[in-house]
Amino acid sequence: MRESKRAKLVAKGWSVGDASDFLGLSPEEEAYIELRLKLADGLKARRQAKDMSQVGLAQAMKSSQSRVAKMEAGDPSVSIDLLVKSLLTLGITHRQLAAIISGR
Amino acid sequence: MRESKRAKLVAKGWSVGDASDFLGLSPEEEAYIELRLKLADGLKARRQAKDMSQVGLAQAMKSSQSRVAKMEAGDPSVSIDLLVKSLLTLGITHRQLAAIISGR
DNA sequence: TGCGGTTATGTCGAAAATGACATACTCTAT
DNA sequence: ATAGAGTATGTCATTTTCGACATAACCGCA
Repeated sequence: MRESKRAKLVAKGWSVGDASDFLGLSPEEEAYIELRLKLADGLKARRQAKDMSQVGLAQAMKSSQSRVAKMEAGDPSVSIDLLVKSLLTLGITHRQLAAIISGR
Repeated sequence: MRESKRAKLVAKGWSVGDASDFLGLSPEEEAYIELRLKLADGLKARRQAKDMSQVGLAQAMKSSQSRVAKMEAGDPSVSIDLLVKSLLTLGITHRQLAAIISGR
């Protein structure tokens, strides 16, 4: 992960754990945040590939446009649960989900 | 998924959505629940492979034994978020996580 | 048999995530 | 330059998930 991107994340509201100083994340913390980014990016890509608006996706999964925006932005207030549900709503398979997670 | 297993899930507290009658889950619902099962099973397998008790894992991730038990049981009260965090605590890589998700 | 280590289940107050709403921003086309 | 569609951001009341605790059940083994 590039340092600039990480800094942006922290600035956006990510608070690092106790045992980590400024921008020093533990391996698990980093893996967790990276995973969320992958899912967020995968979601945005897949939605756009389907020519769907955030409003459209929000309706399909009974959420709201603002939630979808936050999902795709990697906002700390959205859970992996919701990201996965979104992807499943878009018709993704387990195999495709795995590809999003392992790929970069 | 075997019907007996699905029935067990529903009995354990899974409530199917509105548009589905008795044991008739939508594709997304089914994929979502199956995913959780894969993660739950993967977690249990990996913890046991490390000769770790539920108490040990709970301490490692600052949770509680009862939560770990629920995670591995696929209890509806645990999120995919927590399952993933557990796996990451056990030192799993993104690639290995992907394998758990796509494999069966 | 009863004991230790382990896992399962139920409950609860606290904390986090949710949908909804309001509103601001960014384009593109006219 | 204005309109309109799409996207971003902040807030809030409700719902969901959380760790913690109590307690029961399971399982070798002395």
